[in-house]
Amino acid sequence: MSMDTENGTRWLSEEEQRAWRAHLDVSRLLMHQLERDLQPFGLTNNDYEILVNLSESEDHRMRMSDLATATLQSKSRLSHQITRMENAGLVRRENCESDRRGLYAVLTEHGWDTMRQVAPHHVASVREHFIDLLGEADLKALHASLAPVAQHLRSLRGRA
Amino acid sequence: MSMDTENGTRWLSEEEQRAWRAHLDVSRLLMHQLERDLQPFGLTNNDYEILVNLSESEDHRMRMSDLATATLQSKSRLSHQITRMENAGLVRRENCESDRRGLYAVLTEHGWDTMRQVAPHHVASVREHFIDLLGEADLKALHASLAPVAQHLRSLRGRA
DNA sequence: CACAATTGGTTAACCTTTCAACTTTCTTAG
DNA sequence: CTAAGAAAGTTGAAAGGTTAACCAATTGTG
Repeated sequence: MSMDTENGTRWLSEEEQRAWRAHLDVSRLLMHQLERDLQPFGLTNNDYEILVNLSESEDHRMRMSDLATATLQSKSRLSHQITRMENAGLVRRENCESDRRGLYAVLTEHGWDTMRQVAPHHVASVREHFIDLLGEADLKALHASLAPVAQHLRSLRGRA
Repeated sequence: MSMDTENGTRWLSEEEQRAWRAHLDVSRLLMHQLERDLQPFGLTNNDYEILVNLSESEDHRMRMSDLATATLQSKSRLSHQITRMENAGLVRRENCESDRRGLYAVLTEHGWDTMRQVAPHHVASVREHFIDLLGEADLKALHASLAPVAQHLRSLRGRA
């Protein structure tokens, strides 16, 4: 049994701290930078993520719930988000025939145009600030390490 | 020169996407989970980070600017944050003799007690949801990969 | 079939973050 | 020495996010 102090707390080793800090710093700095790079196009990271999801979906539409799940947001937050994007003309709400409680978020023409214009810049940004700074081995290792963590965390989502 | 389409955009390969998504998902899910684990103690991630920084500082105090830099926040945001924590009795502001524009954020007794009480739980949380899910090799690799990315991003902070 | 529980989604109130404007003190160049 | 500019921090308003309460449609159960 490994413990470092009398009260049983296993503090982080130097090495563990370094990995943890690195992850933390990158995750914050990176989001911040991507946000900045999207700013000239009048989009936020959240806007962009919605656009991606809708763009990749059948008929450019998704049920609100599915979109919320896909983007890891609460229903409420998504509802506000979509309202804003609706006001910006990027998206519109449409009723769902098969389930009359339901709504689709649908990409508008303008939303689709925006997506096509912005995507290349966003990818460039992701490359410049992340992907291209890592080797192929790094990328493989990153995915191999983090995928199980993501899995673990997802399984905890919405427990009591 | 590698490019995948006629307009010159280098889209992400499958492998690149997987790594990118994994990082993205972990970073969001993890922050969310840590926040939840701190909730019973009445602290947010931001509160906790301030407490850590002050706890580890000489005399349990830091200049507002330094604290803002250390926690990657804007001055304004930190100012609001400290006001809240001041109201919660975790921290107090103190004038700086050597530079009369300046202020220190100082840990109160209650802040220090809170820190000592909460830290073990927080570390356990970080272990449970991140560190202990990774092998030693993973941790080394993670740090080796991400530290340069963090460096790159830090160097961009606050450019035009 | 009726009614309880669940699901899909919105809304209002509240809290946090951002943005721009401002005050005060410090530094520096003439 | 003084005036211009920079640095430290705060503030208030607007935008974004969270929470809890809510309505309406659907599903499941006796």
